[in-house]
Amino acid sequence: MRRLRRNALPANTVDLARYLIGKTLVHDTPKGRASGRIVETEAYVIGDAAGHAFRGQTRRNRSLFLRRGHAYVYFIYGVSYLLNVSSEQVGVGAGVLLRALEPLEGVDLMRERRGVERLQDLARGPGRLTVAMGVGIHDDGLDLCGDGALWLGTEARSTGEVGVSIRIGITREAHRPLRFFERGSRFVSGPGRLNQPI
DNA sequence: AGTGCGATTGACT
DNA sequence: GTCAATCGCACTA
Repeated sequence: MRRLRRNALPANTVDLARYLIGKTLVHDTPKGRASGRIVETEAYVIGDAAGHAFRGQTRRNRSLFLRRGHAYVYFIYGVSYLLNVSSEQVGVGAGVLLRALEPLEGVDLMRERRGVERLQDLARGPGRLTVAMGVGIHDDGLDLCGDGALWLGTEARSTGEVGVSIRIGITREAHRPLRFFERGSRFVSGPGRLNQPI
């Protein structure tokens, strides 16, 4: 498993969201490495009223405006941190939300961080994913294509068919087919009907 | 300074 | 399946 180079990333948000299915997310910390296969993403595209960049750049969302391949981490509902990958050119606000992982390395570390045992519950859901991976607000703005501790990796094995559905948990632009997931994966979040072929 | 609400989760029926 | 918790942020005044 090698680091993804920035120029390997597709240059638009929807293509990147689909491309990231089957790739890996890795976090190296003093407690060890945690990694997982990305099995579910959502695209928040240019001009998307459901996206955090819609009303322009602010202190909170500035990482969305970094060159593609940077982390945008934010706090939601007073409960959870969510991790996105910025997806366009510098100055253009858009990103891909990472919603679920299939754990690969550091499973015991993930269990410790999450306080649950079942493999399929460790990183199923965007807030659970960040807990399992030890990702927080201090990771906002990091370059995921650099040589840092948090990085995107090549696929660990061949990727299954990619399904498409509407996005979860939003009201604006709710009809758009911008959620991507590995079909048949037990590690994907969301209601069952959204995980069936369209 | 006050207000409304959200890219969720975990507990509970 | 339903629902409350919880708080930072953006917006209005």
